[in-house]
Amino acid sequence: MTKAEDDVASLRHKPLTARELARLLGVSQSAVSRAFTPGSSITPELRQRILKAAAELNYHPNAIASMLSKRRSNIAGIVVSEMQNPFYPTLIEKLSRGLQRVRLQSLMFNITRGSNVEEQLVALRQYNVDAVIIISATVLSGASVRWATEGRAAVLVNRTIPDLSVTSVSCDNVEGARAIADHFHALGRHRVSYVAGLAHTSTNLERQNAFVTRVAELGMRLVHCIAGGEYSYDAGYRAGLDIARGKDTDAVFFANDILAAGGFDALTEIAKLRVPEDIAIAGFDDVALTRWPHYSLTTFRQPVDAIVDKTVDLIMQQLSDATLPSSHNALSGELIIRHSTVGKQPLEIIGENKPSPLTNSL
Amino acid sequence: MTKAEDDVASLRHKPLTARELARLLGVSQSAVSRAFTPGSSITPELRQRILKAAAELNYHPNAIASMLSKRRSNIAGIVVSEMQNPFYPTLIEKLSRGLQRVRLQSLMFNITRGSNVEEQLVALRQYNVDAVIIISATVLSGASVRWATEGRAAVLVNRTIPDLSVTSVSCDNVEGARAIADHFHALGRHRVSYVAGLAHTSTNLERQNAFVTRVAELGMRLVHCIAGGEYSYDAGYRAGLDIARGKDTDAVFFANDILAAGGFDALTEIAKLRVPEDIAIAGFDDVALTRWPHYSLTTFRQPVDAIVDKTVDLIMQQLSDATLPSSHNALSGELIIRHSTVGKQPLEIIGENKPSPLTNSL
DNA sequence: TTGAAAGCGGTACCAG
DNA sequence: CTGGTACCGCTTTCAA
Repeated sequence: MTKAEDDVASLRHKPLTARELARLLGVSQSAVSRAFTPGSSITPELRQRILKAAAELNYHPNAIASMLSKRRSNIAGIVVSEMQNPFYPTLIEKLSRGLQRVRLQSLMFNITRGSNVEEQLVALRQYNVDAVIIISATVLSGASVRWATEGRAAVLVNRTIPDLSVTSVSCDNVEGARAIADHFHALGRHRVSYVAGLAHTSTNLERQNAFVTRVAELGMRLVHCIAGGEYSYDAGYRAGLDIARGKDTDAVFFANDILAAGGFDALTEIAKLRVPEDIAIAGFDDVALTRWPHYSLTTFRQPVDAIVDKTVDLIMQQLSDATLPSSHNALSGELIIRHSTVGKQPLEIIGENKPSPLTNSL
Repeated sequence: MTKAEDDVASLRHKPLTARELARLLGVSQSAVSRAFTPGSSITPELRQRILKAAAELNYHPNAIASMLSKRRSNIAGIVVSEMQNPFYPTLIEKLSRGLQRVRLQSLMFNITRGSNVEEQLVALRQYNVDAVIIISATVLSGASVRWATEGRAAVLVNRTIPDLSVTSVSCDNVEGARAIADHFHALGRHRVSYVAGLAHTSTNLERQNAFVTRVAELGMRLVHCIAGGEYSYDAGYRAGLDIARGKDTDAVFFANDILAAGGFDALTEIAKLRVPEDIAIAGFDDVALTRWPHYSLTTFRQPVDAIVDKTVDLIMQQLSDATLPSSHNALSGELIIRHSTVGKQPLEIIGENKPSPLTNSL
């Protein structure tokens, strides 16, 4: 009855504007604006009076209007395409928090591969986002990236595009792949294999090249270099079966943890191999499942927090200085040794979260 | 053609505005606006001329300005808090796509539990989002929800708050829990246990109550009802150990798949029980890992696509009719039977994705 | 159908 | 420090 009317009324109710608030207080509208602008010239008394009244009357400055006149949206567009890998949700969550800390809201753009990508990104331009953060490892061509980022702060996360002058932040894939090769070597393994993810992505290429190179340097034999084709459990599983069929590998590096999980299950449950006695397994990323007792997977931990901090930092820098030259930032990660390479015994000695100085320094 | 070049050059830094485009074409600015507004009164010829010029000169209407005058942001705020459970990234991705289909962008609000929640949501109001979709199963109190959603289209996804007149959409947890109890019963199991997730969430309460009730109805014995405390692998693992210690359970229902995975590993690897011979295991959600051969987990599949469609639909309805009464929508899911309850043999007969009519209809 | 003009709710510059 | 006032770029009457 009255309730329904009330609801309608409250829906229709227009929020208080700065102008009205000013009129109510007998001050100018400019004063209200200043009260909400840190560092603007206004006496503390006036500001307090206005803020107090604003709180009481439930006044909030309209961000849209502010955007229009400031030509600043305080919005960061995050372009994402593959949430399947659990590494990304975590990254995005932290990134979103990091951005909120510097007063940037995250507008998510989920793009689907295949169909016209640029069309899916027109909103990026229409909403006038201040910054663009591209997390999609794939999908976007160099041209699309340039188009989406031109004229605004932009960072590519976990991906680089060589010929493009767009700043990037990622884990040091070369360091990681080398650390794993070194670790295998230190364990006395000599017949190693590599399982690739999405072949043409920078993450995969960097890990693969660094690993293959280091393996050669150390005099180990690269038995297989399998094209997983995608970063999925299934691809890892199939690769695991291939490796088992080859019967000659004693250590495998999977391009990421999900692949490694699939490979692990195939190798242990189908091929009946013992991990790590018959074959050692390592992944990349350090997602949650690597810590599950069933897997206890040796992996290279991406420095997620550092990646987020660096990204936010670079965005802020670009925002305050549009001429900032682009840079490529590879952040150092950490080898995490677990049962899948050293078995249960040594782990007690080595410690779960610290890489052994010994194996790490090879 | 020199004119066009000039124009292109001049808009290198400042994007073209409707006013300028109008001047260039010798038409009014209103005409430009109409050209971009479907269904507005303008001759097809004029519209074509304007759209053609706009495309050539790379003109895009400024969404911010449009929001300000229309008092419509075309933005949906998605409030999220726990991306750990892989069910949510999938849901959010699909939801975001569904919203894009009706021209709503998704502004993500990641809220952290504990600290002042409302403070984290002021942006929701400042950005004038048209719709609010709350996916956080926890964290938000009824009061916060009311505050965040008042005066705008809103839907709670996968959560209900009884006394609140906010529309909700979720999987039919009661149906799911009963289906699993029935399935256990059909398998001839009589000593069942339940492992709870976050105790006070509606998802957990509904599943738990329905399961416990149905178990009693069927004359089975509820051996344990374990408080997992959270929806995590570790909690499931611990619960699995507890159940094994009790030595009396022949079928367990875990409140979600992640718990079930942890429980599975604890029961098989630590307690050395055979699944499903010694103990049958079922989860809830049907996330990707349930299909991993290692787990092959029987579960109740949430109708994600239907949830997304219904949510988008309800938002659109509310947007066009502010008086729409709130409703609680429980969508029907599907029991997915895999090895963890029936073992490898029967599966060939039953088929992987279709529940057996026999076991399902009990 | 079309153009002119008045907002939408702030910001920022200018004079006092 | 404060108030007045031109915008920001688009939508939407209101006349013509």
